[in-house]
Amino acid sequence: MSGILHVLLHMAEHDGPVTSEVLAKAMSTNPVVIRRIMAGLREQGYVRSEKGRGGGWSIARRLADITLRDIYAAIGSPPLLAMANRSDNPACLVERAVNGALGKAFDDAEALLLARFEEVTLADLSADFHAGMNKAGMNKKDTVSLESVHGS
Amino acid sequence: MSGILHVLLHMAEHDGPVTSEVLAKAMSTNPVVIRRIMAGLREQGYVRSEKGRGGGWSIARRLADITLRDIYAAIGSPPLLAMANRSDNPACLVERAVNGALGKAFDDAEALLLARFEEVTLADLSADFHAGMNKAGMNKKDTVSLESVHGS
DNA sequence: TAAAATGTAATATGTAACATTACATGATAC
DNA sequence: GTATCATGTAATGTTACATATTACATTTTA
Repeated sequence: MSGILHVLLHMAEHDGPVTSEVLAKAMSTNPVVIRRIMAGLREQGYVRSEKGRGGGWSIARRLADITLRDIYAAIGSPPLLAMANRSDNPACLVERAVNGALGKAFDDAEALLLARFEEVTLADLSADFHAGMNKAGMNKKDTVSLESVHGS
Repeated sequence: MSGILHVLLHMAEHDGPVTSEVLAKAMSTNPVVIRRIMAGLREQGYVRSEKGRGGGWSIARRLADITLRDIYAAIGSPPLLAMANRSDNPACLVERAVNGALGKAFDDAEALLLARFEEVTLADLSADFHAGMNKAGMNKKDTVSLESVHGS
């Protein structure tokens, strides 16, 4: 997820489509991996792809209209918590007691995370980014190309 | 963690030491796995082991004096969240913005979980278990042996 | 038509969690 | 004192899963 947000923000900073190859270099992964992830986001309408020369990926909505929760859902709502609250043997009363206590705590933590995700849009992240850029003494002339930040 | 709590409660219900072999069957795993985990808990003083005939594992403290957080710490405080908030390239301002937003949410969720862990003792879980047993119409005569609940 | 890009299936690789084997050590019963 | 039962632990094997790669088809534009 962190990686996907990373890529999306880079796309937002870039005029025109960005190729899978360039995005892959920024995340130090393979272009095919990018295409697979983006294909899912495209189906939900968050990004768009263009083939052929001059093609690539671009964002299909306004940044303020995409929340972190949207992205989370778009990538299939993967598990947020590491310790699976397994209920191997629901007939075992000991296990039921354990599941009851842990389950509530885990559910609450998950709900907290999702609520936070809902509060934050890509526009917020973009604003944070630009604030950081000002703080670093850069201005708009300093091209924020993927290459300049992530190396060739 | 859920598995360890499971084993500890079973030990608590059992008079006298329980062997690794029996515990392993209850968790459908290998006795050596049990020994490795329990060895860690023993170093922290939560359980004790006895060798030789009639030996096995037993709980070394009162249940009310062991919180879920104690157990969590005793097993090495493994990661609670599934999505690692990776900071591959802290020089990248985009990544910093993403880490900032996600990191806060993750930290808060983690803190919530730990706080909950601290509130619950093994005695609480044991009480839940006995409550469930009453509800199921059992009484103390119904032996709560590992075998009866988990199969041979 | 050549080159550049995505689309996607099939396969490979890395790796972390878990399981197993094998053998050593200590404790108890007879 | 020896046979048996139990833990202690190192070394190794297995599985599952996420990620990466290859290969080739398709679409688009110059």
